[in-house]
Amino acid sequence: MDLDGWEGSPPPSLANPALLREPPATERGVRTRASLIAAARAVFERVGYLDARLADITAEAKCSTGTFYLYFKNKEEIFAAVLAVAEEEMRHPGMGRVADTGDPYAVLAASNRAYLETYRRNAKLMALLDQVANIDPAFQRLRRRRAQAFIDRNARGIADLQKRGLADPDLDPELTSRALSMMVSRVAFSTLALDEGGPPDFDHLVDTLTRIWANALRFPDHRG
Amino acid sequence: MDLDGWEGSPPPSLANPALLREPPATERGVRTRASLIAAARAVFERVGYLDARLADITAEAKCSTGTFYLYFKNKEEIFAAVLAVAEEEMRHPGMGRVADTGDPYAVLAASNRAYLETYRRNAKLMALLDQVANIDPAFQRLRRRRAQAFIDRNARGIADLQKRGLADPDLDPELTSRALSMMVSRVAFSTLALDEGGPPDFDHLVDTLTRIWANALRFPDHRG
Amino acid sequence: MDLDGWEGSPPPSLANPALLREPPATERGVRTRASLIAAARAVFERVGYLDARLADITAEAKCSTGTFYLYFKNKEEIFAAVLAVAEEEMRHPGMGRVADTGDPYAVLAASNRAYLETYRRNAKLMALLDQVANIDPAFQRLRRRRAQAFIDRNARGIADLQKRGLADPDLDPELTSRALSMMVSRVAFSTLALDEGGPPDFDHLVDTLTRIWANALRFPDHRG
Amino acid sequence: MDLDGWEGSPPPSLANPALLREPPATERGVRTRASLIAAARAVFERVGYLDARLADITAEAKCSTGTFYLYFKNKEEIFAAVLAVAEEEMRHPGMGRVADTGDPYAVLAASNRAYLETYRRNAKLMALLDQVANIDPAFQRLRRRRAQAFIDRNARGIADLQKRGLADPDLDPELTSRALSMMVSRVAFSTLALDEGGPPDFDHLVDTLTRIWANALRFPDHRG
DNA sequence: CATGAATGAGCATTCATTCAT
DNA sequence: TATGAATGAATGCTCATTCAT
Repeated sequence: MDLDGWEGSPPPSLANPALLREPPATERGVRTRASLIAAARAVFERVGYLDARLADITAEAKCSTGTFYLYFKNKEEIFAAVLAVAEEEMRHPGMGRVADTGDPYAVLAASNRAYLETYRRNAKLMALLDQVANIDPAFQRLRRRRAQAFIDRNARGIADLQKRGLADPDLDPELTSRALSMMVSRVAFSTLALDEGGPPDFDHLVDTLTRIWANALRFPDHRG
Repeated sequence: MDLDGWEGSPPPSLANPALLREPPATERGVRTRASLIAAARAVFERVGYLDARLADITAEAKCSTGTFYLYFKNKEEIFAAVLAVAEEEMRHPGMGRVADTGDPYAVLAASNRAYLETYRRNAKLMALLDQVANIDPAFQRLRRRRAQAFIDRNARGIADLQKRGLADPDLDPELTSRALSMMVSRVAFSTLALDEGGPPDFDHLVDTLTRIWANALRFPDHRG
Repeated sequence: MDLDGWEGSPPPSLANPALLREPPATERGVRTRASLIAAARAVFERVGYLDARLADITAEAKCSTGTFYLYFKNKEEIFAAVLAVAEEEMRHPGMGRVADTGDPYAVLAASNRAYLETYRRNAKLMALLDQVANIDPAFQRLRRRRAQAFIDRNARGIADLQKRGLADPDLDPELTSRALSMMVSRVAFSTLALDEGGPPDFDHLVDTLTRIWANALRFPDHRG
Repeated sequence: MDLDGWEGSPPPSLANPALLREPPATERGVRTRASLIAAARAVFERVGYLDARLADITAEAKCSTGTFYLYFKNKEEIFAAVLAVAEEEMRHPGMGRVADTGDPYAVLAASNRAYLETYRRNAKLMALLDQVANIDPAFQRLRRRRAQAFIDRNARGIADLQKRGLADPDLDPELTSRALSMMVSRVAFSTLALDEGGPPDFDHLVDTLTRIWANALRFPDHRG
């Protein structure tokens, strides 16, 4: 069971529209496009999606208004590009599958840790994504689809544990997966993305969420 | 333990600004103000907060632009008024305390049911509130404060159960409360507020969430 | 020669329109009207003519919007009423003619002093009048006519002195009168109406202006 | 002694804000900005500052609303720009120092003439400036500062003449300068800027004002 | 590729004035 | 007389988008 397809992460389908434009032909074009995306991310994280003006982005990227439209159709599209780039970056850092050691609790703990670490590293962007999904139906659908895939995967994991007698058989795997997955992503959002009340004790966060998952599924006692 | 101070509900402090304007002196004024609030709620629920134009609201209320400003300063203020009225309405319908029968599971089930029913009855508004809290810092702070009060209450309930040997003593009450409370409100949001995939099996929803809570806290087995 | 018809003072013709409405029939009406005028003057002096809202005035007068229109057609009209009342008040305090002692210098000094004292007592209103005359053509014409009457009177005084060999015969009486009259009213405005640089030495002001007048007309030396 | 820093002329400090926006990058931009300023001046002179709508200005300049905001923040700023351009124009036409021939009367006459000629050439604008200074505190301060500089210069001239035994030693140089300077600017305003009673005899105006100055200061007789 | 000037629809807001009670 | 709710025309300003250079 893994959590690395977190709720709200941009599905390829959203990133694609941005990729439809064939990539810039020249080296210079590639650089300009990249600088626009970097600028957009900076601006979005600074002032939020709604308050970001295209002019802010081009100013940050030190290019003219017209140039923006050479690479993107509008704010929505460049936001999708920002997400695509971020997703790319997130994939690399050993986001590989957590080794399945046979100990469900250990697997759960590892995947929760992996998810929360990724979340923490991209907290600003996560908050942003949350905001945009609430605003733009396209991103909402997107996030929904992606989250669903994630929930489905976890639901299958739960069903498997139930079959093996390792999880409470009375729980509806799909709904339980949804509930617990949302719990994790929501707590991540509230403790890691919103800067309020200083940074939490990260290990404690991972431990508690993992224990709640384990308890909720009625894992056989793993203590003592 | 109860859930009736759901995440995101408007704290009095937000409603107040709207109330600061002294209420209309005449009967007619009271009617007009009420019709504006009703119109605003309808428009907000129809097109969302961001896309709602003041002109839409006054058109819906069949009054002129100027009249709007007689009662509200701007969209934010009338939204606060909408929330205040809704809150008022929500308080009445037997939102009274769930009788504490001594059976923690029954109490939990009852309070979850009460919360989810209220949520369902005001699903559109809840979605709206979620959207606005993501947009307007004032409402975000508001929701945060209110949610925190709710989480605190539940945290105390958890600590109490732990003391009585009825809940897993290894859980951090505060963080656990936060996680499980968010789980409920988030699942409520996703299944009841967003119209996707038809209406869920409501009882099943209540049962599953309650069981997850109970399991997570390691309630003594209440079955059989 | 006297200066008591100062530049910019409202000619009766302007005050009249306000008087055209026959005065309130009841005692209560008279009081209401008076309170509106007092309120208007206070508001005008506080925020200026342009920034004064009718709502400010009715609020200050503690009456409703509708009541205003019972007594005045608009802001212009109530301003005229304010001027009329002020003029009334100014007339009383011994604004009587300066006794002509035969000594032109003494007469000049006395009339300058009288003018400047009146100005000082009503400095705020004077600044106001200046502002309004610059804005509203009706008041501009008004002020012009009044100032002209004043200038004419002084011009006749100058011509008379010339005839008696007491003033520089080469000066154009009309233009000289205009220049010196404006000088006085302008210095009064800048030193008494605009609160800048603290209150001036009033006697010094009177003396200097009088001496300039006397010198300009080449009065026979009155010193030693 | 010269008068070429007339009361109300815009100090650089006011013109600056308008100049802060970096000048247009292209030739075309420069032309558009200039046409807006010209249009603004025309509209201001036609209908006055208060009644000028930004729409009037853009219509006159044959450009869109948006274009206006490309170059100016609001009406106040474009008015400052109008003044700055006008000031620029005024500086050129031989506004050079009046040659000091050693004859104070001649110097006085020449500087009065220069001042009044400039005033006459820009009469409409002068009236405008007067109106705006009465309305907008920023311009009022501006005018005050500029006028004070002018008054100070003349005060020094007067003190100098007194020292040389050429002017009435009993006069307060500062106050006398203020009074006589205001006299000139005020007469200029009333005879040259306000279109009333046809154009005056310009030479006569210069002569009379100069003679009043000379008399007031008790210049040694220059006649005969 | 890059520029930046030009566009103009779109919206919030103010406030003098009217009028039914 | 007094009230105060209702009106709506008028206007400033923003900002995504286009296009000539």
